[in-house]
Amino acid sequence: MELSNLNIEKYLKQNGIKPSYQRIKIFEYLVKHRNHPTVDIIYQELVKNIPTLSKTTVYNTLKLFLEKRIIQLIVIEENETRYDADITTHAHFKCEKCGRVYDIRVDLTEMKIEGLKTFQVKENHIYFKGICEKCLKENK
Amino acid sequence: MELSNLNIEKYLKQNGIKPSYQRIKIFEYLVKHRNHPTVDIIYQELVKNIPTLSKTTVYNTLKLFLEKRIIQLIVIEENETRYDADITTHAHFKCEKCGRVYDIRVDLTEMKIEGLKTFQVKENHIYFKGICEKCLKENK
DNA sequence: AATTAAAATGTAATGATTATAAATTGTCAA
DNA sequence: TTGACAATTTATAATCATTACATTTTAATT
Ligand SMILES: [Mn+2]
Ligand SMILES: [Mn+2]
Ligand SMILES: [Zn+2]
Ligand SMILES: [Zn+2]
Repeated sequence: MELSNLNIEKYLKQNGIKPSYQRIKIFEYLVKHRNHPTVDIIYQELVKNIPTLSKTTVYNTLKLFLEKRIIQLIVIEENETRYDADITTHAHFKCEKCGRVYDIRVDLTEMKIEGLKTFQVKENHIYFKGICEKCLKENK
Repeated sequence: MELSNLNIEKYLKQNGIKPSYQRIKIFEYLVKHRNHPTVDIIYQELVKNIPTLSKTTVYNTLKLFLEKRIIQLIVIEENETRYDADITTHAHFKCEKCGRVYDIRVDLTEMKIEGLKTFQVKENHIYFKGICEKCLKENK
């Protein structure tokens, strides 16, 4: 199922999450923007339309989504936790100029790693840092 | 030059770092243990022999080492920053049972990533999570 | 409508990191 | 050798993201 045309209420239910108004809006934000936001970004954007929203609710909800495995955590910088509703295997690129986090499609099937044979791998994470195309063009 | 048989004082000087007693001991800790420690681990271990050591010094020193690019930052969990004196390209595996962070040798040369062509990549980071061999054996 | 459980909220506490200022140490010319 | 200056270390306070806790609100059930 594509994230973009998803019945969010149904999707939350399917994953054992009661679809409250706040939960729907938070998940909807992740799906619609796909910008790998921090808690603060989500809160600042949603509180415009939900004035009673509490940042604690955003924290609680994201923690619940993580437990139910419908989002993933992205940690690139220390003290900057981001969230992603795309739970397929993909890498990220963070631009050190503009701060944007891009999705990067990688093929991991070919990557056989000798040193991991005896380990039980549950998650893999790949990310890059540098300067994005947009910023490279602007600084010319 | 192998990290293991390194003249630390010389190495720091070569990289534009005045080799104070604290700086030597902190770098020596990283090289000798290769355990990807947190600031707190470094501090707790060294303060045994350097009772006057301040945690601020550990923070300041690691920041300096990072600026001079003789160590790298490892961020796997949120709110758990680790440090590594091995600055060659390699991946990490963190065991969710015992918490150890292992070095994993990967060959990145074969990994050509379509989506990065137009970006200027300065750093790449790969890490895995799961259960390590040692813990798998113990829980049988 | 009353009861109960679940969810959201507001506020306080925690803990890692950073900022700041004072103390200590190292350098070097007089 | 001493005194002055700079670099480094230290102690303490401030910051900020996250978590804990208690209260209020909302939803579900009888
Ligand atoms: Mn993504
Ligand atoms: Mn390593
Ligand atoms: Zn950019
Ligand atoms: Zn283990």
